[in-house]
Amino acid sequence: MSSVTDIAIAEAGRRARTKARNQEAILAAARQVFAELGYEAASVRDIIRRTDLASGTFYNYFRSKEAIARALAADAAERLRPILRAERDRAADLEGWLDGVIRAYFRFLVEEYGRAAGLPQVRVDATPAQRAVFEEVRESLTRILGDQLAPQADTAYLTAGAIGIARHVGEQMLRRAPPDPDGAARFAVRLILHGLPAVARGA
Amino acid sequence: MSSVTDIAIAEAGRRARTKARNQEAILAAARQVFAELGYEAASVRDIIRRTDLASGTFYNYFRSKEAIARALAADAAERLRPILRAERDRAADLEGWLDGVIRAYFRFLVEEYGRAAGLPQVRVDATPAQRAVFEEVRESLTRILGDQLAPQADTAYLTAGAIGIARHVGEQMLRRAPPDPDGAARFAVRLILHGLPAVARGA
Amino acid sequence: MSSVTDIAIAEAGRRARTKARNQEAILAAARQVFAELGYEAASVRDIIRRTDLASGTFYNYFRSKEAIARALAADAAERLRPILRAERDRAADLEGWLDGVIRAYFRFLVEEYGRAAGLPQVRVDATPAQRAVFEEVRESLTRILGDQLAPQADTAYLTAGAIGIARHVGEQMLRRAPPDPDGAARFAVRLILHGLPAVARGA
Amino acid sequence: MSSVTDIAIAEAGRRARTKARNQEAILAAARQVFAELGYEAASVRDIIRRTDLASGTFYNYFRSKEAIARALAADAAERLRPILRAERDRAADLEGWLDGVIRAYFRFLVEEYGRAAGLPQVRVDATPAQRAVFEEVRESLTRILGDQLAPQADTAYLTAGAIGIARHVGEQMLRRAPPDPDGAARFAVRLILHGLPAVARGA
DNA sequence: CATGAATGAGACTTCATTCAT
DNA sequence: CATGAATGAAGTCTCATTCAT
Repeated sequence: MSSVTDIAIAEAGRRARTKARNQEAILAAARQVFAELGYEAASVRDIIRRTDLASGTFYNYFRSKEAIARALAADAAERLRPILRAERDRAADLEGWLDGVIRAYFRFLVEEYGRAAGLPQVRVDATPAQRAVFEEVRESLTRILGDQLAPQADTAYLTAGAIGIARHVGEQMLRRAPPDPDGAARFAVRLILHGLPAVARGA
Repeated sequence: MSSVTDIAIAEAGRRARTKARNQEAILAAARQVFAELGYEAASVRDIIRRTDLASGTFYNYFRSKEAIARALAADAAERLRPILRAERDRAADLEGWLDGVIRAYFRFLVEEYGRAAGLPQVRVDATPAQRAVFEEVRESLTRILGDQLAPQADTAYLTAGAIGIARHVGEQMLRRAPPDPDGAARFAVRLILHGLPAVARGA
Repeated sequence: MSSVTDIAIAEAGRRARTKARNQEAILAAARQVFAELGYEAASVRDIIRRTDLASGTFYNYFRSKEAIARALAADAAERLRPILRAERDRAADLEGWLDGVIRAYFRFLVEEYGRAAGLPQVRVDATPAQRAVFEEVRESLTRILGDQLAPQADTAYLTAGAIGIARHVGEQMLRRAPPDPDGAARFAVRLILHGLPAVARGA
Repeated sequence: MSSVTDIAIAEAGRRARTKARNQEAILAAARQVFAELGYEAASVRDIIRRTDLASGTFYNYFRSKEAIARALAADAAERLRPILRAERDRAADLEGWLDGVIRAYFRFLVEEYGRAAGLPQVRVDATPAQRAVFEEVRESLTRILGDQLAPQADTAYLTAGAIGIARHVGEQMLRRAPPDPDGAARFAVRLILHGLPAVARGA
């Protein structure tokens, strides 16, 4: 093997690694910035400023501000969906499924936004990714509830209620230091399953 | 009385009425626009365009775009708070209180955003007004649950859960034509009180 | 008449006049800048800088850089076309027509670009307006030549030749101080009618 | 001779050839791109994209975008000038010279821009190269016309007229498929020599 | 007070050019 | 020399806000 080839290969490896690192850095910065400021208020310069890159470099990695937002949403959905699927297939009963899914979601939240410098304030816009998750949850619910589900049950409201609990309790959790995803998940599951009085009687 | 004075008084009255009308028109337009586009994406010109006023006039009524958003939030909170208070004082038990509050909230939503021309998509940012409502609900919950509340109960999570249900079910409700605040409220109350399986068994 | 009305009317008049003046100023500046730098190299800031207006003001008058270029071209074509039409209808013979048209065109050039501060360098891109003029000239030529025109005559080349002479001689003319549109027109007409040797023999 | 030297020499030869090939590839790509988009709208990446080279490599061959444009112009002028010179020296009379020069120019155009993928739209900016050609033509004209040239003849206008015809008829020619340089040249020569009516009477 | 044009900071994005490998 | 990612100046355009009338 010629040393030139060696160098070229090593070079290619290093470059690829740098590229991957930069891409991840931009994504991470964008995640933070979007979480803190919301999509509209966040500027590309806000994102790139949390990076040691120059403003133009952003556009070597993402075609536009909208594109990185989409990538972020797609990425989140892609990481969430297999979890939801796995839990749905594994779960024998509603409780098991809820517990698995919510625990996974809360851990995901902590990982994703837990280290946000500013306010760890979740402002997720109503994006395609959210619709997808909504439908995913609805489908899982419908399947798992199975015979328990009355024909006239309103699965959209049902799903909305469950997701509402998960999102708001999750947001509360992120406000605490340190966040406790497992405890919060336990709480949310009990609330969803047995209602507020049950939860009030004992945390 | 001189007729001059008469005219002046009549004039003053007319002016005051015009002022009130303009202010209300701007507020209404802003409510719509913020609901449709979100705070950041909405422009002052979007707001003023839904009015028969000129752009400069906006600043005779509100110091800034941020100011009108705050005013809107304060206004919503002010209209909501007495309802919450009244329900809290009247309510004998949790169910009565929840029913009253959520029904009121859903009706409020329909009135406020129901006629929005575009997508009746609620994108409420996490504003001071929301914090206020949160605390209000938490306090009411604490008081009403009274002795049922275990000392270690996590009232923040509890409140978050209840509000999460209300907000998400409310949003779903707004997506339907026509929206049915009373039906949705019934659903939400049952979900909060008895949990998801209870609701699944019969809508 | 109330004095308020008077003032409002006077106001409206002044405003309208200011608007017209600004629009004309921007158009004039753009004409210069485009002539000196070409469409692509010219920036909106270059244009607005030759004005006592602020950069944003440009967009109160023209939707975009492309729009003002189109407006300019349309304006030029609109001013040129009636001249061409009039000459075509009036002219008894080719010589009369050529003389009228070219003289008008050269005077137009001097008016339009004669006072350009920098290099009075005509760089007109091949725009729709030019196509229009080309066809206009071709049609006029065809009509005027009438029976003199052999069936196999190539009117596109013919038109191109005549326009080529006009444009290049016109450009040369603009380089002189002071430009002499009538002399240049006389020259161009003789060249077109009798060819180069005729012109060489006596200016 | 050591084989090492052999290899070095062979290597040097290969390198030199690669260099020349790359330079020519870049020039050819630039010629196309400038012709299609114009100097300003063309980007270095547009140029390099039509090459199998990387963007940085461009700067190993040309110092800047402006430099390659100059090189291109100089190259064109350099290829044109000997033709003009040769024709001038050879030509006995004006007709012979015109015929030779214009035919050569039109063939040059077809070779240079005829295969342009997009619109074969000639947008030649008023560059130094053009000035050079202008002066060259003027000098030739002056010399060839010799005693026919009246003292007060305006050679600048004369040259402009001839070049105007050549350029515009040439451009028309490029719009046709297939372009016919010889026919167009015949037309242009007759037009220059005898004027438009002569050409109108018979193509 | 109403009007609406003017303002200029700042947003997104492109691109000529550099440079480490 | 080739490579291609990084750079940052500069371009087009938007918009909250001001102000003369």
